[in-house]
Amino acid sequence: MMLKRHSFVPLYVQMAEGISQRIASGELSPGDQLPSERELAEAHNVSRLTARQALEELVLQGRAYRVRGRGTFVAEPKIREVSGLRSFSDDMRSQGLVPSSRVLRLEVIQPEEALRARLKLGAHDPAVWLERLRLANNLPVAFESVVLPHKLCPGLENEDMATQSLYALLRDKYGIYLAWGESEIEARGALPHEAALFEFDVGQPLMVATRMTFTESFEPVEFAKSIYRGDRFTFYVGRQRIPPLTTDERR
Amino acid sequence: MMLKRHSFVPLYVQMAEGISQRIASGELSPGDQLPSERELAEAHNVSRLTARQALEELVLQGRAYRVRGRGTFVAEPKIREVSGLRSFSDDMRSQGLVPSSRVLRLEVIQPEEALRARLKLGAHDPAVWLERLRLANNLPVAFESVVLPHKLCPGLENEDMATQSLYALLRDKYGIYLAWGESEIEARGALPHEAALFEFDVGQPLMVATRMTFTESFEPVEFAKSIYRGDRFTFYVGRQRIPPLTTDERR
DNA sequence: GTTGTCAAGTGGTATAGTCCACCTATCCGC
DNA sequence: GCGGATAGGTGGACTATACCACTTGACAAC
Repeated sequence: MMLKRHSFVPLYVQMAEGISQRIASGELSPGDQLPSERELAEAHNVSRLTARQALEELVLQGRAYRVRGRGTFVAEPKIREVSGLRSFSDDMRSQGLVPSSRVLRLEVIQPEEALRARLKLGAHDPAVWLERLRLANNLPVAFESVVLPHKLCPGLENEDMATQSLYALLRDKYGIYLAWGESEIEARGALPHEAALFEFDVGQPLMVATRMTFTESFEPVEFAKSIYRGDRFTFYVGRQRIPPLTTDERR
Repeated sequence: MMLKRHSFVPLYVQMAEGISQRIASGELSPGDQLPSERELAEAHNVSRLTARQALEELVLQGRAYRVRGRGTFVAEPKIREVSGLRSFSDDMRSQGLVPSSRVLRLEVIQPEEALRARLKLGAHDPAVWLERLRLANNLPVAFESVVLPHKLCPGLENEDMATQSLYALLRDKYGIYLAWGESEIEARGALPHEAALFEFDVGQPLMVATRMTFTESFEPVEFAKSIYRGDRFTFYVGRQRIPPLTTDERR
């Protein structure tokens, strides 16, 4: 399998990023009206559909919302306590906390069957296993275990993952852009070893998030299990599409 | 504000629903290739972009995935333990459990400021408050508190909500189609009154999900707080778009 | 057999239009 | 002043067309 390096960035993505930056810089505030599709198209000398795609991207990311007949507007900023889908470092910094990590495990393994199925690996394909304790202002707040197909990120096992963002590394070194995520979350009491890790009491509520992360074309990239102290975090679930009710319910 | 009743259903939504049904019926299995955009366009006598939108809808709903150069495929079915975004009844039935509800509160209230802001209500706009205990096979498993703007659903306070699905009622009686959701989830120990409700021990882990639900054009429809027994549920978070890393992290 | 090339089919991006439903502000008539 | 029509702007839903990037399989060359 070849590594893909997308040097080509679609126009609509560039436009979306431009607007994102204007929002991040404070030039555009929540509630402000964004340029209309037609204005945007003319300003960038592109077709209206392309401008529309740019705005659509912002809507999917939760940074904007549309109102028919009125326009497209900057969305309220979300207090992303823990999104689980963004990088831990990013999450912490956005709250003014100083993030750090302690690498507990970083090695190449032969994953077992269940894991291979999830990551769509062949019988003898190796994987990289990374476990990190996450700290905010030097207090342990989360434990994260990540498994990735080795063929997607050869050499990852030799990186210093205490200071780097995994997502940034995937993007910059391996050209892998994560686009989709899917999680399951459960609440349960802390087991003894978990309690020890968090300097915490046994039985206190923990939040356990299991996440699969995919590329744009839905290739599995990452299987992650994160454990958070229940008393320190709220898990923020970003904007989601609601599926229509099934036919069964129409009666 | 007028109630809007969309009798018009876009072509691409109809096409997406058609395919959804073929998946639900078992005619199409996970991994099967869906008709290509061009085939679909020709078969329904629409432009390729319209066919593309239909497939896009399925992708957003998590029912399909695309692979560039190969095609669009039926996604693996998800074990939706608790999605929080689908109706409780639907969730339970899909696991072979018999759902039921006990209405604990159903009344028109004057919401306080914080709630008014979330639901974009004026100072004197009333709201409907619905609290239900949810049971699976007659065992209490979740507690759900929902607030909706009264003007969106006048008369809801007189409905029998013990047997009806709220989402189905909104759709069928009020013409409101929910399209987007946003949640926050936390884990915490059960308080005494919660423990009593669930026939449970104080301090045992609970999952508390706070959800806002919106229409397609992002009008707030529902503010909901759901409490689940941590030992009985996993909260399933459907497919989500991952925002690109912020510029700060590029360094 | 292995390797390389090529053509056909796929989704991804993009142009250039059209018509419609909806919202708002303005203006006109009362 | 009040209410209703209207015009202009917005996003939503299309059509028709084009080229590109990527995957696959068939086939030729070695």
